Amino acid sequence: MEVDQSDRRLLALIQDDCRQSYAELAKQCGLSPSTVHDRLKRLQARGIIKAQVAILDPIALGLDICAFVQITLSHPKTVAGFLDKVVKLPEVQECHHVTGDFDYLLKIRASNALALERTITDKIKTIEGVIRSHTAIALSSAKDTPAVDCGRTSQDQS
Amino acid sequence: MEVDQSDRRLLALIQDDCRQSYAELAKQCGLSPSTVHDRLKRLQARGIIKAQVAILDPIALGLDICAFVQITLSHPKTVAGFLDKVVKLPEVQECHHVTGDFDYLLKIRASNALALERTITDKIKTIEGVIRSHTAIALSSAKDTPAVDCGRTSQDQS
DNA sequence: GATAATTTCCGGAAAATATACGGAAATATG
DNA sequence: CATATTTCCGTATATTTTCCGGAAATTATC
Repeated sequence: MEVDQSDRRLLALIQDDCRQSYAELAKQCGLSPSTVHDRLKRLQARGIIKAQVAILDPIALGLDICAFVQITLSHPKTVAGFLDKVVKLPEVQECHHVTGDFDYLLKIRASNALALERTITDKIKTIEGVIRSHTAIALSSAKDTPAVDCGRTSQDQS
Repeated sequence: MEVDQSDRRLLALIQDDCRQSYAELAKQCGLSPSTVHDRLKRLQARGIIKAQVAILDPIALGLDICAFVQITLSHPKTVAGFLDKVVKLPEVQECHHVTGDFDYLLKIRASNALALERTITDKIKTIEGVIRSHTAIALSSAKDTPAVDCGRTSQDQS
């Protein structure tokens, strides 16, 4: 019932490339292909592997702009409605409730400045409760990955 | 040489789940499995599909804290060295050069407050050129996905 | 508008892979 | 030390991926 060293190695491998065959994965972590299969199936069932997805190139799809939008809500009453609507917007990749001067931090991808303006003005600022927004444009991204550090647990529970 | 409607539908499908068989994908977009294979292979070769990866649950791996750290650099001379080092840190998921009061925005995952402190104090603030940092903790995340909007190009080029 | 050239698409065969399963090894338990 | 439990592995089978030749459709050319 714990995530051991082999699991972590497997996770590190597949969060980089999940289309390697079990045979390859097995070689890279000293197990047999069937054991790799068993473990991955279990990790998926346990929800530790949340999904296996393709990472697309936004620019190739015409999404040239990435922006971070900070949002202030007027009242806690408006939170549920805000989240409900914002989560459904396909241009919103991330929506975090954060500490600090603003309440929420959104990561947004749009085709161009005009499209970004439309998203912010027409789709976000019109949501009930949104009383302030502050936008920062990403000029470039040196790193942008969903991969996490599988290195080792904070403290080993024996 | 363009990304057509079928490509976009395929991309939308696999950025949600890339382990569906070609037969299933084919069914869902009205093509034959071999055509799906052809198209996906080409999209990968063109770099539109950048990777296929597993999305892991950070909390299951003991990464309980997500934080956004804004960084100011003292001088353009220090940019290259900063990026070089910051990109290599496994706890840094994203590093964007942004407009606004700060220069860079980092998304960081750590086990706990202590580990986050260590990362910021020992690994980031020690990088040459870093003269200011501002950290916001994510209390919760309503959405956090690498998926983009495949809906349709900004304007169809005929 | 007919013909040719190019591209896209498809079916089927072969190879590679994933999956299921029974039993062996290792580990934990009493 | 015996037993129970878990992890691991090899093998056999089912599924999938991959390749290839040709048909269909689209586009270009005259």
